[in-house]
Amino acid sequence: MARHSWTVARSSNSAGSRRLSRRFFDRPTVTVARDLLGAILRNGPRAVQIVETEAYVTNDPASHTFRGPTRRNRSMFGEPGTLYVYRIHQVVCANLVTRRGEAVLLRAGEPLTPGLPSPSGPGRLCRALGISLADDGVRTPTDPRIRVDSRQDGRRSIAVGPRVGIRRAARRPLRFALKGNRWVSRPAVVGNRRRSPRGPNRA
DNA sequence: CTTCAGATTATCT
DNA sequence: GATAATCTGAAGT
Repeated sequence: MARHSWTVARSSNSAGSRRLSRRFFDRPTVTVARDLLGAILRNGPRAVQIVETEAYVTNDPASHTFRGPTRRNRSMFGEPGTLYVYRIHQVVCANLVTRRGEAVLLRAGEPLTPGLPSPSGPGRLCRALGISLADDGVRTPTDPRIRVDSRQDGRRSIAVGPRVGIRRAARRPLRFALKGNRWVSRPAVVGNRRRSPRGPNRA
């Protein structure tokens, strides 16, 4: 290969970081969920590093698209990289669409902007970044304000475990987190967790 | 129209 | 660990 010395712009701001393209998101959802760990989510001047994600896939009873298109999940059928924002109780949560009807829930981030409120938890992440329902449908590969940039440092160890806060199909290992990161919303699953013999009420 | 459950979080014991 | 808050989307009548 040519010996050209790459003129790597070392701006202290976004050195080596590039915006994740539509192509990045147009891959299997689990792959995207893993690869998003360490990526940078920006809304204008505010930024976090993504440290925890969950995959919601086709034929997944826990997915909002399980029963087909509705008004709420419309943007989950948008092009890869589209932001799907929904409301749950008094907060909003954000997803990045991968393939048609599939998406990655952004569960936690590590603050990169000084003074940012805690982004640990899907609702808190949106609040910290100022993401609202009005941002539903934003196309992050091209949007001027909300964007996702590639990670700058190398890949780190990833913890995998069951998803959080859902009843149906919760045990599928579709939750991913940067191992040991303090901003993960709940402790990363290390091994099998012993269950109490007497479970909660069952129907 | 009515009913119901929820991809959460803060706060309590 | 358990629960109320709080309100909308979606499904049922």
